[in-house]
Amino acid sequence: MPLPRANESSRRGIPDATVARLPVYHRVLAHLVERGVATVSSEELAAAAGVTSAKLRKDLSHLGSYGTRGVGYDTEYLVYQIARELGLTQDWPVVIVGVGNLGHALANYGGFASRGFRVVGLVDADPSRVGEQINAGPNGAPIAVRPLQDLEDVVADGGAAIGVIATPAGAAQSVCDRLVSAGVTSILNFAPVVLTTPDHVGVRKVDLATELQILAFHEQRRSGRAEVTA
Amino acid sequence: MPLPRANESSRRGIPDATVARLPVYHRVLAHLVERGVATVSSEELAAAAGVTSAKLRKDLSHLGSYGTRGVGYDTEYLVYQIARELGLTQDWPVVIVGVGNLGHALANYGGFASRGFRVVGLVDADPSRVGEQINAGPNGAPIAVRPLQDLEDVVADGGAAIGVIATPAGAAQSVCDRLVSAGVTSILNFAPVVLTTPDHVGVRKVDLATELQILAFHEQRRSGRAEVTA
DNA sequence: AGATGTGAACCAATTCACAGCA
DNA sequence: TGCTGTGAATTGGTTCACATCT
Repeated sequence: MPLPRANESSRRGIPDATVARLPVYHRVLAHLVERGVATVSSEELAAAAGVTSAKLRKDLSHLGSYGTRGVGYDTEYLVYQIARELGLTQDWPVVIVGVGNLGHALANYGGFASRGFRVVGLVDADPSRVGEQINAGPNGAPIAVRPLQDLEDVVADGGAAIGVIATPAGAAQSVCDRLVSAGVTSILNFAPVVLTTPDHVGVRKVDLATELQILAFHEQRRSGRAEVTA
Repeated sequence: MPLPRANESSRRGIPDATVARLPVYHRVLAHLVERGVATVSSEELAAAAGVTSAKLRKDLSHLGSYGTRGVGYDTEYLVYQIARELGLTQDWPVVIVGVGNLGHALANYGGFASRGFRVVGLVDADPSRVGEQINAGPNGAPIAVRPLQDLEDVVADGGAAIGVIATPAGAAQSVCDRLVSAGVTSILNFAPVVLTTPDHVGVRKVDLATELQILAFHEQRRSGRAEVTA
């Protein structure tokens, strides 16, 4: 039996590759709006975002028809449509676990606040860091680092659906389990481990060492590797 | 005219998607070796790396035939083969520009030293940070933060082919240009801007805000979004 | 005229399913 | 027998080229 489809008109299922590029388009467009630019062509926008114009147009076509033929895109209108699609028009409370250098960097990062991400909790296992006041965001109020045992309370009180793991590798899975059972359903993981989670939880991973290793692979190919085979 | 191919036997052109996963396999295998495990099946290794066994076998097949049918893979042998392919058996001097919280986190990150990445230079534009001694890596000797104007010297003296940009967005392109003209050919960029570089330079980008936005997109789909269309 | 939006062709990556070897 | 290695089939993503609309 054929699945009942919701409706015909709608754009459903934006490709993952497209979703991954929308934040870049959004950032570039926000700059253009700031600078007072009212209109861009796909050619210009694509160049600024570092992609081809065909790819850009295909990506945007998945959201709808927001351009004007012969003219281009209205920057203000498009930036809003992308923001809405990404969910940036709503408020996303975020809890950060692990307040070492990386956790600090994340808590202070200005790019979060301006896109609806609000740090509502900081948690660390190290007693010497507990109690420290940290300015979350450029104009955010300082918030205190709470002990690891309070993790569930911090998630609940802040109403956070998104958790960031910036702990050492050894602690990551246990922290992850506790975040999930506290109700977090999206996790950004900076620890170099593969996390195991239930299916309904979304996980993304940022691995600093991995990125360098990928660079090194290509670097090695460019230099060295003469490889004259007899 | 057909291009002359180097030889028939050799594995040339490992797919990008495979290269991106090799560091994960390498890390998992290193753990297994450490724990004294001598052999793994593709099934076990895949589970630990968070991929399917078919994908793992296909990936490894691009490197060569390093397994034994009916048995599995010798962990010690395979970890070395992957390390060699990734270039982890050689020494990679790295220069980090921007020594804020993120730069500190990178300089201290233990995962670098153990994989051949050696921080040979730290550079910052802020005079109040210049001169600070930072322990690069867990057992690395402390090295001093040098002023931005010394960037070219730091790259040359350290013999660095890899540069890491951990500066604010506004400074990134200019730092990038200077790294490239100083001889750097691989760049890891943490600043939220699209860098322009010559073709012979490899760039990878890690964008913290982008990752959160991708998470938020999927989170929004899971919750909210009832979208009953009339 | 000029730029978008999109079917069609192309290419890359994943998954399937099994032949081949220890 | 059991697990790897790999052609074949499939799915997903990119590029091309042009019909379409302002």
